[in-house]
Amino acid sequence: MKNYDHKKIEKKWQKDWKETEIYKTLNSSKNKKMYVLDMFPYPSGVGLHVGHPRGYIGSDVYARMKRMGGYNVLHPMGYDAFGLPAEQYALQHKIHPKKAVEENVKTFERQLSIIGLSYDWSRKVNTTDPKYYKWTQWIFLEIYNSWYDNKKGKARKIDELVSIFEKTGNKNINASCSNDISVFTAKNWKDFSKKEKQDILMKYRLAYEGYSEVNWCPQMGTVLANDEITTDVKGDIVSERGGYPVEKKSMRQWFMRITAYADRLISGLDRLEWSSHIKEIQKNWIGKSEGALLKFPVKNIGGEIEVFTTRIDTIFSGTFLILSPEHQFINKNKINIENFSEFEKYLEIVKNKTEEERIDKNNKTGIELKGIKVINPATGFEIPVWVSDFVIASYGTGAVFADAHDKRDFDMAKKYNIPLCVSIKPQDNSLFEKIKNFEECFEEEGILFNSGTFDGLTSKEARSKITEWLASKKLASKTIKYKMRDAVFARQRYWGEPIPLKHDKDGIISDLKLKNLPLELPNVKSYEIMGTGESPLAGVKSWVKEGYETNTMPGWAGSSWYFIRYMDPTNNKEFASKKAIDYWNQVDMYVGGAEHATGHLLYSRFWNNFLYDMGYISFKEPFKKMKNIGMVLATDGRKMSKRWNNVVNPDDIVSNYGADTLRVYEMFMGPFDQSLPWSTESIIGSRRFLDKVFRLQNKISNKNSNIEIEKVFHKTIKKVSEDIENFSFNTAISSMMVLVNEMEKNENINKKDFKMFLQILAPFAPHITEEIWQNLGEKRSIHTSSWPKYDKKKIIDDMIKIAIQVNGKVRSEIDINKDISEEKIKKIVINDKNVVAWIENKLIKRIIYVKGRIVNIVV
RNA sequence: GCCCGAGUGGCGGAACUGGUAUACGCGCACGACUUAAAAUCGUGUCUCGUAAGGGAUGUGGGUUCGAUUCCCACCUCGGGCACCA
Repeated sequence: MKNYDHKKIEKKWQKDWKETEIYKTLNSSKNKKMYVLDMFPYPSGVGLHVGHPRGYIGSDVYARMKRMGGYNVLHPMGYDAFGLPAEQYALQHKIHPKKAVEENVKTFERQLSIIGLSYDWSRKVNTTDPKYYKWTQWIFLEIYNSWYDNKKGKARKIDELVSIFEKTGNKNINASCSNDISVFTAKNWKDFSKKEKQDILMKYRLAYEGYSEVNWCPQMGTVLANDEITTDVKGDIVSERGGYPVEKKSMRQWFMRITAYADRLISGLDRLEWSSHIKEIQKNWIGKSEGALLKFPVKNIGGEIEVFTTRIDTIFSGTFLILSPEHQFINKNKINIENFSEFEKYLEIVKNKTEEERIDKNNKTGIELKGIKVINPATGFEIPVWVSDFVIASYGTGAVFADAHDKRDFDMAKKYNIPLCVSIKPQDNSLFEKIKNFEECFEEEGILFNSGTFDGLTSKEARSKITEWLASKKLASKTIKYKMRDAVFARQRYWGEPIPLKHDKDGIISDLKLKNLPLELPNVKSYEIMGTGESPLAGVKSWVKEGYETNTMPGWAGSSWYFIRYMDPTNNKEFASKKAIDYWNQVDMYVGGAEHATGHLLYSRFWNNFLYDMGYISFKEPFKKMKNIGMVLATDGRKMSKRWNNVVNPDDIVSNYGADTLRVYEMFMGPFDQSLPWSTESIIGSRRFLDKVFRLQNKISNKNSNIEIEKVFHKTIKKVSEDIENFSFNTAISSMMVLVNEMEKNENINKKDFKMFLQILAPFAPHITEEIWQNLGEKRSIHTSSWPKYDKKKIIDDMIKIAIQVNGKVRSEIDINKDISEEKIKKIVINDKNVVAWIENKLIKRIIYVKGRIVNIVV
């Protein structure tokens, strides 16, 4: 027998598989379908390290098992090549991004091709291909031309909104919209000018232009979404990519009204088989708070200030109000504020604060609005109104009521000597009675600690009672608020999908029609950032002359729907045919990093929900099951990086040990979802395993296996099948190692049994198994053979080993028949020679027998 | 500060639903083969103890006949959110 020559074997079979197209997805409507998807990569310039393919190998193992299990498997790969990473790379290397992407894709494909992944490459997509982004632009326009009807709980065409406006105005509309909407009636909709109509509709569109504080990154010359920024070690806000400083800046921007879907993005999680960890992150990010809107009437002036709270049960101790410095009330009531000039000074200070000072929790600053008093709706007391920058304008109503329970409010009150009051204990169940107690509190120089809760009520019950009570006086209403903000959908950069809109000289926006798509990105020489806050496209004369939008779409646009395109990747008439969409449905198994929890995974769900609302797709959620891949760290435990000079290149591993060894090792090194350090020493174990498998060919014969090893075969098939299903690849391999060690002890191995073993190893080590399989006389690929089934009868042991404990400590071990009666076993154990010494002269209190596992004698 | 997750040999890790803790692999030690080395194969490898036996799954408690697994408190590490009312 020849030695295991991985180079020869791997080259041979990779060529063969390519020629025979065994991994090609069928278009037929075979009813067992399985969509196994990897998060597609952005092709970076530096090439792959050994950690990148780990996820692809895992999904490949899964896809291969499913293929052998008779499924029509869709397992594609593509490129997410628009966006900042690709463009930054291009700028640094002074290559046009288009060219850079082409080159990087080549490197990527060369590196991936030698690993033996079973992709159907004919379905490859690339987000920068105009044939692809034609449909990204189309989806954008669909979103742009839609609004969200809260009553129906779904998105609808903007035309339907216009006809409602024509008939009844917007008085009775319950829609997700920008919050500065003024009410108009049916009578005046037609009286609005074209521009006015546009402005009103813009407040309802799901993709809209708005004015908002955004994350501006001067060095990158663009705005960034909340999930694209992070804090560095010093606590400063920086860009996730590159670590450049980011500042808050008010700008006109395109947004996506993802907040309209906030509730569905939370409730939809219940349908998904994702790790609870990712679900938790998304829930946190969306940040749902159930509470109440409270009205504080303004004394003498009239009107009221609205406040959002989740703790209405603390309203009786609310002794002042705090507004954010940007709150509209302040400017509207300039003349009534006695110390307005002082306020202006404060505002100036706030504006000049650095990010670090602004988020300093230990140093609250504020100013009282003199001459303004509001009424606490629960107590009827006049309370003062303050302004402080710790109150955030964009959350809730930009105003809070303050009470001593809240640490921030408490700090503020202590610093400025504002009266406080703590925990009123009502004397009876009537809420009105509590007001009496409140008076007492005030008299004690501001603070009175009078602990206790509402009689017989949990704080939750108290909340709903108080809300009801104040609601009956029209002073409160139940409300839900979310932390999540609408997503900024524009980048002032060159390398992205153009937004398919035109502006005429009067500022009227028109959308491109499908027949005019794609709106291709102009091929320019200079794509450097402008530094003015404008996109490089603003410098392209022909572009500007046509009135095209100069911002481009963010990186997440193309990746928010690519999983649909794979279903029908070359369709030129639709983003994908109805037939293909209905057949493939959701992604059954999605594999990728957990770092996309608040970005890609949320945006995809948002777009998917939208497309579902519009009836284009039949599934509510894009990714039914998801498995997250842990990072492969360098041997020193740090991230693999050029900077640390600790990068392990998969090419070297493939060349030295073979692709199969790389695959087996990456699956064996530890749990799939766990971050693990690479070990240059340990990989040899996986190679030795495959060497053993190769050598076992010498022992194959047609003689029957003995019963013992036959059992191990069948148990291993069961274990490996289950483990692959659960992505427990490390234990699947360890059980196969056990089997191989057993086989080595035997003189002969039955050919049929050995072939079953090859089949369950095939997803992990496709090349070597194919080689041996065909050495054994098979003419067709092992990878299109049928997944072996274990024989239930053959995994049952007649004789089993069980442990005997005395008082919970193992003292002996016996072999018994599995069906032995409890009576018999009890007799056996108390006479066992190893046990006798421990129970002599002692009273046996109990004997516990757990069938097939253990006997415990209690003395 | 709040919300998750995890702590098991020298190392990566295994252990079903509470039932023989340390499977599998690496490393290490010894042995076989070899002139020798590599490769390969075999034996051993949590710890204290000559042994009998005792002790170990981050720490301390609890529940149980029995706890890595369940409960409580704490410590350490990782992740997410964060002046979000």
